[in-house]
Amino acid sequence: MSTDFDNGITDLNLEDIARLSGVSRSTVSRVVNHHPNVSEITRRKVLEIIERYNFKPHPAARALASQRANIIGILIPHIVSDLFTDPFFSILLQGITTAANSVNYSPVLWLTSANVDESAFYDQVFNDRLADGMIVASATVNASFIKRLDQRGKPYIIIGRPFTAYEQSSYVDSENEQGARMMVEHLIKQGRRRIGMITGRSGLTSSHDRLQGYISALQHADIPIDMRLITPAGDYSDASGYTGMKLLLHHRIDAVFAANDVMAASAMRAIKEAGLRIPEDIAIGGFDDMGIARTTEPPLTTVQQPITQLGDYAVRGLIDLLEGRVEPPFQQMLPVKLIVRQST
Amino acid sequence: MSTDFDNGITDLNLEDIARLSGVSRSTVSRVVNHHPNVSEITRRKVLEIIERYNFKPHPAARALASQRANIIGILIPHIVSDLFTDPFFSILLQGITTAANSVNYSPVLWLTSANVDESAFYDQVFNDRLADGMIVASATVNASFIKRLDQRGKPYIIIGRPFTAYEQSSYVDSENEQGARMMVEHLIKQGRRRIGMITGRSGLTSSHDRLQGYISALQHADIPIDMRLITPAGDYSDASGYTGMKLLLHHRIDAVFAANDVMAASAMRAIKEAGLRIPEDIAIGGFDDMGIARTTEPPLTTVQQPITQLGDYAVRGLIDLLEGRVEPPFQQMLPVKLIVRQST
DNA sequence: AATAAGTTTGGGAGCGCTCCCATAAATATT
DNA sequence: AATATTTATGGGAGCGCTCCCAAACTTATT
Repeated sequence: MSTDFDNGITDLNLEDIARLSGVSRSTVSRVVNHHPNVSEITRRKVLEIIERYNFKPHPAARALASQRANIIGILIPHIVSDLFTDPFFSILLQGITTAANSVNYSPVLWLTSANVDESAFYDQVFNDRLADGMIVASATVNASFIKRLDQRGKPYIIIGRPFTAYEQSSYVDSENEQGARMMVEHLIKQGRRRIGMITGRSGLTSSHDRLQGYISALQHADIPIDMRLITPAGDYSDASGYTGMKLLLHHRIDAVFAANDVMAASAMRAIKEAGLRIPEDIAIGGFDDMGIARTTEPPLTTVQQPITQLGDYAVRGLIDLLEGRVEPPFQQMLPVKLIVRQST
Repeated sequence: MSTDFDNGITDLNLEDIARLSGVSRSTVSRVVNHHPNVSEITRRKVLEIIERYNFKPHPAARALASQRANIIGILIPHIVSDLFTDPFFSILLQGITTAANSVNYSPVLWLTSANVDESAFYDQVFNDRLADGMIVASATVNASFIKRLDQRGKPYIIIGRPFTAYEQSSYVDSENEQGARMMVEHLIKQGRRRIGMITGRSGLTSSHDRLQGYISALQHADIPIDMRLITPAGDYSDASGYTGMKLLLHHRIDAVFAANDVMAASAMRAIKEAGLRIPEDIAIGGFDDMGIARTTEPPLTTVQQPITQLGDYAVRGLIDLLEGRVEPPFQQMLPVKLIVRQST
């Protein structure tokens, strides 16, 4: 028992606090865990000692006794480059960690790395006994992935609706299709007819859904789908937005919808380099509404997606699952919003 | 004890494995922890059972008994925007988590968030009892920060040499000053004389050191320092590189050194928009050598910094500290390398 | 006033490991 | 062959909590 109680954490335990406040270990435990049935006088007395010594219960002891570690795993099973070129994951990570902290959970991070054996990595992830539950960011997950997640026997939530078995799995996602449709409908309303699309990384439901929204908006407006106006190789990266736009410029288009803001910004560069004006010659819309959308020239019309909230809902949903307040599957779609700026 | 031992983790414990392999709990523990003094026959027998049932020791129990959780905290005390515009932190995070995984440590993440009370956040961080040690990414740390880190009573390593008290603190850092000097010397050798600099975020030793390298290279070449050629408000962001370059274009310069690649890339945009050629009219150098440096037009000459290794050394250093193999302060400077491409 | 019901408190057992010490078995030394 | 030394194994105690049950104390009910 350290005497240095002015600052830092001490190595006191429940028993010490109990002795110091003249009650039993059990009572201190009740106070710490906000259990009812502790008299107000006792509670205050104990709380005072706890505060004075800055006592925090030992997490490992608590985890062992309660079989709950208050730890959530965050798995970002994404290829490296995406993580770096698209701020989406950084913002998401921020949202998740903040939400976790606010409910006293610690987030442990799993990131794949290019030069590491993938199967060994996933063995590590799926055999992990530390985390009470898992948040899987990005739905490149397939059936066998979900199977292993299930076998782990602990709750999980996927950010982004998975393609397979999504009826049974828990996820939070943005209304990607609806957002894309809103954007393209907006372009149509502005009188645009030859509207191109720069797609996101294939294999992600977000890409799929945004493309779907684009298609359905055109169909509703009786504009025929021209496959040449849909770039095949977009992947949400800066580079793919630029080269995608270069390709689209070969066909005379009057508008383009990029599946995220990063690609929209680099597409704008390509448009300008071709000597065309935005929005006069080509209108352009993005998706995400991240910081970059406000600094482009002109500012970018985009679909606002609540990335931070995605993390927030994932954490809250996971903990509800963990504490048995809800039954899986937990599924939540978050609304998106069209933000009209000067690029359309 | 679950019978589902074909896949997933089971809820077996040491005692169960001991019974199944006909030895005692202690012996299994020795096998699991690679202790000597276990006969080869016994070891194999136990290992076979462990594998068959895919047994993993319960981390909380282990942590409680050994008082070591095998968890390291990663603190990124950075304002939000930086984290998103500069891939540096993403790459670093990747390096840290990969290194941690490889030595069976779990990284828990602490990220500050704009809309969260900062002092409450740091109270949480510094009172954390879970992590055995801490890696602090980015040296915006000041004396009081380091004091609280010390009071926590557990090892820590700072990534980036701190300004204050750096003689006593443990850190890993890149040779920023030397790298910057190499770059500017290279520009001088190419015959450039009016060399501008777009600085990094003030308050970071990396910015300070890179500026210092720029100054010392000029001084060694007897080129007077012109304060007008040093942008005051760079902060490593895309936007600040662009506006910084716009300012520098008012003075006739023949080269510019940007404190990171992100700013160099946006500075290149500004140069092109002004109708100037790279490198004929203005040569430009960056710092970091991230992916972007290879995709700019022309490809960017830059100083390669081993970001992933920074994380790697931090983890290894921290664990050496943790296991008492080295005494603090642990200090390590990593070499950088000039990569000449076509922008100079 | 006697009993019933509710509230507050304490103590034991147990979570699944590690680590120490004692003992048993194998090997070396005289 | 008897003893000393090394190597291998088992069991107890303990890490710091939670959770259950029993006991003590209050308050309500008749």
